[in-house]
Amino acid sequence: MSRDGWRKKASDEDGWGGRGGYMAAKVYKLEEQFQKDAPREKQKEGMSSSIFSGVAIYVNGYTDPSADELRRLMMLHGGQYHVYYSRSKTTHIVATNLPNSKIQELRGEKVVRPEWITDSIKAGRVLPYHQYQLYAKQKGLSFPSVSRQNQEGAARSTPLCNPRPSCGNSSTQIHPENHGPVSRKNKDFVLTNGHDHAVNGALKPVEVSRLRTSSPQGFIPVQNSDGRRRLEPPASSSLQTTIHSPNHTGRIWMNGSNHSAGPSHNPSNHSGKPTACGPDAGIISEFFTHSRLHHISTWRNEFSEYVNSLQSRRQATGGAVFCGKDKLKKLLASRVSAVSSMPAPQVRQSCILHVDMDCFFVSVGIREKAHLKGKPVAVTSNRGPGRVAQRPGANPQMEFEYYQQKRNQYRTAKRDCDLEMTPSPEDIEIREQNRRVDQDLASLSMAEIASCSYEARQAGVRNGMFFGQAKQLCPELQAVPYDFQAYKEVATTMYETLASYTHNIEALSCDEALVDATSLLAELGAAPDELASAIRADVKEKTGCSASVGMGSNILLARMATRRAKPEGQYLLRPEEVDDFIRDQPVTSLPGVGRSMSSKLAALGVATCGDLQQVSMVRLQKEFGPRTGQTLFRFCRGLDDRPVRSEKERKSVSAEMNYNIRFTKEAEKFLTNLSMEVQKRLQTAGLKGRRVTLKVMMRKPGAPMEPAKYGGHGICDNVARTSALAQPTDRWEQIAQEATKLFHAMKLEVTDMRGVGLQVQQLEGLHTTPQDSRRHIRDLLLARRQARPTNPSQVELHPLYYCKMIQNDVLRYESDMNQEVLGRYLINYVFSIVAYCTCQVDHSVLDALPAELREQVEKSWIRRGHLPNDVPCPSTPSRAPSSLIASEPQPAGTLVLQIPNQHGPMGSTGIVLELPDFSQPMEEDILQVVKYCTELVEDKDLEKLDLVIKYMKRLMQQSVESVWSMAFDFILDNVQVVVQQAYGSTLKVT
DNA sequence: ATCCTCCCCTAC
DNA sequence: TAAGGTAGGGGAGGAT
Repeated sequence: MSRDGWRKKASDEDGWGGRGGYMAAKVYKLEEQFQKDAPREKQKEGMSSSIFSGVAIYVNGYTDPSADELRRLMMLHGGQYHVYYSRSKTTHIVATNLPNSKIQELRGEKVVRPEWITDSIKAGRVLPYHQYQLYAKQKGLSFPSVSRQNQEGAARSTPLCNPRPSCGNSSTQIHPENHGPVSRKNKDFVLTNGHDHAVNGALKPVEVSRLRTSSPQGFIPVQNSDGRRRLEPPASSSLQTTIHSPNHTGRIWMNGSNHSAGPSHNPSNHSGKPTACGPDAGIISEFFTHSRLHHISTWRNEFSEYVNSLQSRRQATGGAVFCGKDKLKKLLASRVSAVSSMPAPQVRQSCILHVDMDCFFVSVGIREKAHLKGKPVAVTSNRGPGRVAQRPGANPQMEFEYYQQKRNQYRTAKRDCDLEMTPSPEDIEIREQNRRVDQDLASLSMAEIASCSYEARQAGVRNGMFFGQAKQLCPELQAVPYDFQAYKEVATTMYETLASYTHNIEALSCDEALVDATSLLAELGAAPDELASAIRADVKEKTGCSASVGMGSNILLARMATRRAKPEGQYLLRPEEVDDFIRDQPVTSLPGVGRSMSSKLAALGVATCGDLQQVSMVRLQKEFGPRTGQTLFRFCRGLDDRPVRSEKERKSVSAEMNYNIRFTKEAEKFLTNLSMEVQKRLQTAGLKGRRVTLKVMMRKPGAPMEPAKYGGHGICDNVARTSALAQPTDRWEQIAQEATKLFHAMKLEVTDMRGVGLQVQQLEGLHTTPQDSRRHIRDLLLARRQARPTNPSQVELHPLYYCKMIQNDVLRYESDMNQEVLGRYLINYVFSIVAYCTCQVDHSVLDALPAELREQVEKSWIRRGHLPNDVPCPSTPSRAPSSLIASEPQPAGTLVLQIPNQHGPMGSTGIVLELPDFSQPMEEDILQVVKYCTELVEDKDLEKLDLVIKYMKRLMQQSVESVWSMAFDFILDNVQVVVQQAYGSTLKVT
């Protein structure tokens, strides 16, 4: 049916299979032709660029402009055109109308509309592709945004809260009661046709405070007894209601670790009374309360959630108030009337703002300390003179040398950082050089500087530096203590300020955010600088702290512009400046280029982006891998098509502590307490996970017993182990049990432990979403497959359910053979399931099958009974044979099913059913249905489509399992998109 | 090839 | 004293 390149490549009997064969030669030839033609085209045209350098497109199907024209455009502008799709080489697929059935073949690929190319050329640079995506995020199941709203609205038991940004002096706040856990989002599936602007919603602001700051996540500003403001979480949340803390009458911390609530916090929720809140429970929370890194991470999460909630709220309520925007609009209007001429509407190109607070912790810390302004200041936990007593057992020199060597590992020939390594003469020299300074350093404070003022930076002080060392560089350096609550308040205000302009925000950290201002500027007819000024003035006024803003046509450029903007400034990096600007930038200024990569690059003689531009893509990919290589290639030219992501999905939840870990034997207890911490975080996020990873830092053999830094972990090796759970959990008991098992399996010397971490992955939401449902089913199947004595009633629902569907379907098979696809899907599914459950298959399942099928199954059992066990089925069934359907010539894991009275392509041969890969059975089968429906639309057979939809609706929505209802929603939404495209309106489903 | 798993690296 | 957390991206290499 389809003759597309990737389809061809996907199957094997089509001439693509033989690599290096005819097709390969042809592809090569075509590419060569393209490269040859390109310069000629460029010359002919006279107007060209290289904006598409690093971009290779493949055009699928009919497009406007035509594939030929797109090919010509790519030639003119430095890109590549692939006549055949190559998963590894093609960077973008261009299509106007993509059948949904292809979604599954396009995982992770960028599929864009042709306007991406034409608009980019108009703009003179590559625009972010996300606005042109045919479907956003083609990974896995994709859901139209509309459907998400519906699902979320329906699934939510509590009303959605309305986060109104604080505007001017009047503060608004969320009803505490309304604050439920922000439910987990489905994967993005947004038909991103530019940015839609929300209409004003009829939401009633709730006045709860006169204070300037309201807060995300329902934190309420309250007055402390000492008169200081702080943020408190709301009184109720379904997840936290059982956390009792005597220190807080009736109030529950959203994030206990954020606050010095004392050791009494007990995360054991519905799991009964605490059994393990021994001394290290206190140690853990004590540590987290004081850890800046912990806070930074937590806040990043919270602000991401806040931005997520802006999205879902707008969707749920249909509108939002943008008072910052309105204010700016008025300002601009007065400006325009004064000049009495509208600014000429220009071609809009995308504009990203990177908003970054200036030395955040410091500026918050000295807001009310006038005497420290303009002075070298550092935020650190150390407040003393910067000297400490030398501790016994430590060998700082050894440590410093080790780290230095590690840093240089690529500069010299690559070698192992072995502690026992014989030092080379060069090393000895370095050692001599360092001896004196090391001895000094050892007696200096090793408290890290979290943030330092620009005055301190001038003296050479840097973030992350030890305080003692910094004090030597800059004796007048003033230490300022942490004030985590204040940071959070300021950050909250910053986010609310941004949200008062637009919701196209991506949270990068507590003090840093991206704003996609493209549509906002277009709407206001404003220049980027005007918006940046307004935002900066707002932030400064509301927080007393300054922010800098970098602007550029993509994220990369915006971030680089910020470096020039700082401090307390703004900078718009114009497209025409990019080349000159970026050439001299150090490679370390590129995102993703850190210590390791920069030293690797240094070994290649690359220090600046200009240097990096001289390295070929092939070389970079060889050196750094395909993905990283390409990214480097593009970044050093200022090219970046990452979208501003307003919605992010969390993939893991973890807690670790690599400080002050010294055990004698109580390691298990610590694991238990850490599990409780993880439980708390999981529950706060409303997530459960099915994989647990234990990470332990062990003192490296030969390293000093006592590290140079007090409480530090010193030189360590990492050890980690992961294990899968039978079902997802958010309970500390299970996490602890698993962690303890892993821990014992590691057989570690407890006294050498220097750090412990617990991570939970493969998350799913508390309210199962459709994409999670496949895991849900998988759980049931795997549970059965492992032949644990599980409760059979748990499993029965699905086979029975499918049998019912099959029964209906087989009836239709007889009357309408074109329904075969749907039928195939259903049959495929039921047999897959029955095959896996077959060990203990219940007669009721069998009985529910249509007669012919049942007969066939039984026959096959008899035949199969003679075959050795070639179906994954650990338990020996007492009565049932090992597999469902026999087919001796088929490889294991393949079932052959004869469908009676079949016509058409598969009729006489039977249907080959592959046992689904359990990572994706649900997804693919549902996509099959979508595909089938799409074909009906393409065939203009709306009558049949209508019947099928209604049929499915009846079947799926009557199920007690909400999964099915949601599966139906998904199918419907996808179909509606196609119908909309084809007919300009949608199906009415009653 | 492609997927999965186990790391390392990076960023704040 | 000091509070070296946490999440995501992606490469390497093995399983399929």
